[in-house]
Amino acid sequence: MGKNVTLVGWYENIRKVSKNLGFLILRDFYGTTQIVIETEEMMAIIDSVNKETTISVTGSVRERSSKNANLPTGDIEVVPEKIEILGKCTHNALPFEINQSKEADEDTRLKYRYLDLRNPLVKQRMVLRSHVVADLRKAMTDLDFLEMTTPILTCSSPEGARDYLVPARKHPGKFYALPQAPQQFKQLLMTSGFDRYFQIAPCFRDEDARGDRTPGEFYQMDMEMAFATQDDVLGVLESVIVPIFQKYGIYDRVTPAPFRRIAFNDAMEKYGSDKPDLRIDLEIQDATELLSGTGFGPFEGNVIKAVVVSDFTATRKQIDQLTADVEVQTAQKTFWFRLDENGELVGGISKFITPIKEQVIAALGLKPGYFVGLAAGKKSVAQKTAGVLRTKLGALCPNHMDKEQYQMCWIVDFPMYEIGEESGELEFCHNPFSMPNGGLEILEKAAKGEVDPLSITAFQYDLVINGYESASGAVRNHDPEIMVKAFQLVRLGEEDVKAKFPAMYNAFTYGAPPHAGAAPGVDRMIMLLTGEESIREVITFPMNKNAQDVMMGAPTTVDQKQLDDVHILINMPKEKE
RNA sequence: GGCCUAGUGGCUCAGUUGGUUAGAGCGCCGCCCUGUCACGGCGGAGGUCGUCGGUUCGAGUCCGAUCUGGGUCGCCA
Repeated sequence: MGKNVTLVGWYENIRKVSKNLGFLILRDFYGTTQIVIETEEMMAIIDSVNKETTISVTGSVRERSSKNANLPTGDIEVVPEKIEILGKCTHNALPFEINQSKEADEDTRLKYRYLDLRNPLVKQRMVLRSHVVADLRKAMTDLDFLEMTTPILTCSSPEGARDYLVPARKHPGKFYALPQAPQQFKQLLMTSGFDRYFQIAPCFRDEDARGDRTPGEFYQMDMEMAFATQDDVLGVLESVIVPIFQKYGIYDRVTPAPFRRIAFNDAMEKYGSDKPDLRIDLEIQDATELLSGTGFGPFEGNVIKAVVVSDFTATRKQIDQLTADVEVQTAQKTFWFRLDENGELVGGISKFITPIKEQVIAALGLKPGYFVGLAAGKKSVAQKTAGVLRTKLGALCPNHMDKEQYQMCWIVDFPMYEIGEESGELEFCHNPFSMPNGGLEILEKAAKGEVDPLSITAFQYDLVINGYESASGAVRNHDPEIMVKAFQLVRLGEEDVKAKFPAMYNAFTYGAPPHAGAAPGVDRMIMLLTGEESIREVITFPMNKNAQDVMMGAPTTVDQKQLDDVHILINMPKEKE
């Protein structure tokens, strides 16, 4: 108070009390300050511009005669001697009100994202993101990891997602691709002897969006360690991630390290998902043997999975909604029955269950007031459907979901191979870079038919937080011999490995260290920390669902000259009939 | 590409069984108000109801098609 100051910022609002008394709210990055307009001269300046104009106010700081305890600056106000217009807002109607922008239509918000970001609530996410990224860097650097950048213009990779392609001007007909992840480069850095690498890395994948998945590009905290085991990597990530969640998360409770490790097969069996939300205390039980003989058509010849819910109070209407929701998501019907307060089997398919009532009650451990949700189909279908049922039941029953916490776990021992749905033949389940558990020996046994290749697991792991896949990693296969063997099981050979990953294959023949790494997704981490359900809330300038930047207008057509430069001829899709 | 959902003044939304001139709050414009703080009071402007077609005496409302946004499955670490 008493000081002479100059404040600059945006003219957010004015509360006019008379011709020559008004209270102007000046907003800058840090907050708001009340400016008292006490003269007609000052009022005239303000009246000449629209709200959201940037102004400079020079004057003295004065104690308010009526204070506002709810505001950080509520005790003071600035009495202007000079007001200067810095940048006019020429629109007297904004596309939305700044402080209510989160309620506005998302398309409009994205089109005027620079205005949306003026909203303190929106801006706050970006501030938090910056702090989290800074802490991630500090934590990794303190652990002697080196931050290193890798190329953005690189080779198209044959595995995984669709690539973004960049035509090569100097090489007609050839293309660069934007990296889906720095995977191969970081492994090459390991062979060069950089034994602890990390990078806040942009990753590009041309696949469709989801609420928790941006189209096009996203960031990962990519890391890799040489001469390291799975335990080393999990330990590093636990030590880095727990403090971040404790410091920045909206929930106080964070799973302490070390996190539970759940084998992939167990996760599918108990939770029907490889990213279980452990805040839900429900588990899936197998009911195949118990219920296959009930004569209920959909059960016949199928695997049957049950989700038993104690103290179930939802209404019939909610149950119908639940099964409808599950069906939308999984394209599978689900079934149910209840044991009512009198110990009678009621609802759903109860009449099929009644003949073996006592058996079912004993096997599933039912008591009055219990609900049983059921899914049937081929094993993996029944598991996944029951998994969705479990998740929806958790959301429906607050007594089975302790929501206000971060529940972390590792999913480990992913299968190395699977039977491809289209090909019907053996394929890599995830990426082919992972080290099989059992090494060369187990692969050779599988090749001889002594071991079922589907039973081979990889040293591959996912970090799951509250049902979101939050990191993914593996102990890499650094041995060319094992690599070739792994490819042979899917009917490929040394030539294929060389053709697909020439640099890595060659590099590994010059003495490669065993190495392992992982990559937590930065955007999803911020989502979890802030409780946002749309990933677009944690990105400065997000694209919409259809991978368009409606603010910049990307993607656009380009000049013929530009196309000629890069030897591109446009072949437009045919118009629909 | 499939399914679900939404589209009504600048923004958020209401609009009953098809019925006269499509409403509200916020914002905007004008006037009033000497301590407001989501300031208040009075008045006003602003809408081809996403688009096209159909049914009907009559369509924001019913039917068909289509466009756009969001969610989800496919896809994707």
